[in-house]
Amino acid sequence: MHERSATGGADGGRRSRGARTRARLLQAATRVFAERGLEAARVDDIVAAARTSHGTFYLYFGNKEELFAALAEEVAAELQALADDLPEQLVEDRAALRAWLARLTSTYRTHGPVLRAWTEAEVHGDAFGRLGTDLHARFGRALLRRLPRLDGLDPQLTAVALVAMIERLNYYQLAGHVRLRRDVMLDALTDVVVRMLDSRR
Amino acid sequence: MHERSATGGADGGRRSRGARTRARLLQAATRVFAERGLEAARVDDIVAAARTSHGTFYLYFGNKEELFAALAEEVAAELQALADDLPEQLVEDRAALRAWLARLTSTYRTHGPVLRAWTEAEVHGDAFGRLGTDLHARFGRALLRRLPRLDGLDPQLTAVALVAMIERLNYYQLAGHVRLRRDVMLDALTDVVVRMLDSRR
Amino acid sequence: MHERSATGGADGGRRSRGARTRARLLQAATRVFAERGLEAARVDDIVAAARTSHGTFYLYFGNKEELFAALAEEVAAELQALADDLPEQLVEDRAALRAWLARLTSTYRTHGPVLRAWTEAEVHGDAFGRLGTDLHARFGRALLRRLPRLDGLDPQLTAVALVAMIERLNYYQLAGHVRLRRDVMLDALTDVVVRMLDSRR
Amino acid sequence: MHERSATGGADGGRRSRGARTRARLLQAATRVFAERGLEAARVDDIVAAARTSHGTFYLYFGNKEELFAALAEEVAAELQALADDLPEQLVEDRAALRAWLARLTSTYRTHGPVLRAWTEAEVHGDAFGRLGTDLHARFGRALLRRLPRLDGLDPQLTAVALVAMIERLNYYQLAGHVRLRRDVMLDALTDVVVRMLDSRR
DNA sequence: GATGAATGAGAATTCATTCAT
DNA sequence: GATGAATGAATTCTCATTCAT
Repeated sequence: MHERSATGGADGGRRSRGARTRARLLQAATRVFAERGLEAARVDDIVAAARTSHGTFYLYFGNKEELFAALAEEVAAELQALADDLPEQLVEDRAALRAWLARLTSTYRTHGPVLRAWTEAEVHGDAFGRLGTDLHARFGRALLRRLPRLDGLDPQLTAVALVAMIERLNYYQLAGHVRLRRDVMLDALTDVVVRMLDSRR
Repeated sequence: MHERSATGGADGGRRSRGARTRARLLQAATRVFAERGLEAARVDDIVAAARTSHGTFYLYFGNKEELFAALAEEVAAELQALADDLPEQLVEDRAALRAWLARLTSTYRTHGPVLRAWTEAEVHGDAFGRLGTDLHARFGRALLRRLPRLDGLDPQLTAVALVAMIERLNYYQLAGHVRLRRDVMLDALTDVVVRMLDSRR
Repeated sequence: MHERSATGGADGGRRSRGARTRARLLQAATRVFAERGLEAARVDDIVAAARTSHGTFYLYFGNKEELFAALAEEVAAELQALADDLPEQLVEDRAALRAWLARLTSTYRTHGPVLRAWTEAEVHGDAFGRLGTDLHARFGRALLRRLPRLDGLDPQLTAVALVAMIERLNYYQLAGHVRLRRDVMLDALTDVVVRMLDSRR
Repeated sequence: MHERSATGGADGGRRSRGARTRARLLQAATRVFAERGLEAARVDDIVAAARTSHGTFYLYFGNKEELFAALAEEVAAELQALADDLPEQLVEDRAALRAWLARLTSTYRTHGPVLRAWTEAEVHGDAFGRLGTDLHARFGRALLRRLPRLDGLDPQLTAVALVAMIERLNYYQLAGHVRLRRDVMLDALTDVVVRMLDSRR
């Protein structure tokens, strides 16, 4: 099917008409998912937002889920790259840890609508649920590998707990449940992670 | 409307016919929500599971959401009581903290299906979203009040982060994303909380 | 079935319990028909207004229509008696004509709710439609018999037209489409009828 | 929404597919309302009569009432134009009056089904009730303006009474309560109106 | 006589998806 | 490539009527 990049917009209208239509649909869907949520979003809303027609929608995507998959996979790729880039030294290099958390936060902010919709899918327990679980696991494993010897702490659970905390805090921020200044949150989060992992204290 | 108690289950069939039917619907809905999720659950599924009719359903609940509200409010009450019972001394009295975490975990396990559906509603951003946010805030405030002086840690964020961690970990356990033995998880979680809050170290 | 008078209330509680319940249902139905209309009135509304139960309703009436029939027949009887009492001399005895019109107006006012519901049934074209048409015809024939020789006017149509006018004007008054003082309306209506029929002018 | 003209019928199939479908629905609804009445008519009946589907119905109309509104407004426009065209000289120019009554009768005949349904709506007291009352008032005012000085007759009531008579007589004819030859009815009606208004007699 | 819980056949409405143009 | 009218299965909700107590 149509697998050209849908959002890499730097080719200023050079893409074929089809590619542009597809991209317009993806962008529109992002907006609609953000406003209505995944389940409540109607194909009708999406094609209206994209100023195109039902027929066109099905020209590019087999159904709503398939469109969402295209969106989600982009974000997943970004998050996986992020997981792999977790600094080797978490405690020793606070600056690197903070920078990494900043990247993560940016990603959450940029892809907020998709991530929120994803959380919804996750609850439904379908394909995206699994994708989400995999991502979590990947984050957990990346963290686990960098974890210093922790006197008495179960490393697996610690990793999971940290991921949960980081991920949820970003999610709350995204959903508007908490409203913290970006730098305050980053400082504090860095503190918390370091505090938990620094066995020298 | 018919608002008799639906769960006071210890009266073995003594309740009036109506009360029993209502309770049957609540139980059936719990099962269906667990299996299908809140959004995907059909009134049809619920009445089939309760071995009753559509008409009867609407005799007791205005719609699916209202039924879920009845379910959710029970759980909310329990969780709020729990928030209020958080031990005064978190670091000094490990045993009390662990016991409290155990209670929380039990609640999560007992009301798993409802909580999972709740998370779903939360994403949709409707009334339960707010109820959930309130609950979170309550947990956060309770924790904040018990927090020892933390050298350099932002207390508010620490509280939120801890709640996020505890809550999510329980949720993961519930959703099957992680599978940890109950006592291992409790020990580890206690460790993590104490470690974060213990300023004597 | 139960054919005792339902509204002749002067026997102060002497009626059997059943008769009282039946009367309560009839009164309640009158109120509900007035508020909601015939079609929109629910058995539920009626039994609520009568402070009784669904089961009881069907103890006394086979269905909603049957109850309405009981109500309508009382009014029909009154209107038929009225038709038969039309004064012999319409033009010569203005006072008698005015008195008769006053009786008709009173009847409309007293049985307003039922008559309004009746008009509704009439449109639906069911049994009451026929009953209503019969009544109209009876009024028309009564009028026709008293009509003086009218130079050049078709007597049948004149009678029908007069009935239509009288009936409609009362209906408008009832429905609130026009709001005229009772005596003004009676005087004017008397004038109009006399003017139309007085061939001496 | 789809608001293209639905009745401009002289373009024999030139209209777009949508416009034709919409027109088919309107025609079908007219038939169904005539047969079953407004309240009893089912969307199902209408789409069956129009040989289309439920989905299509809701593509063009929000619901049954909205469809009826479209129908009723056409007729209302015609009746309002008629009210405005009432001849200036009612008594002096019998021929003009008769012609006007003929037009009114034709309108009633042409739009019979809609008018009958309208009467039903009027009883229910909803939006069409008001529209109908307005129309009546308009007829009344038009008549009032043309009314000659009437020795002793209340002009307002006379106008209302005449409108009631004319309107009802046409309605009876339509509903089949009376069955008069068209020219006989027109002659008689003209006679009655002139007789009532002619002060020279 | 009276009750009110239970029923289930309908009715309205929505929305993903198809397909002729 | 694009369109948008048409579809109909799926779903929610209502309400007259029955019936066990």
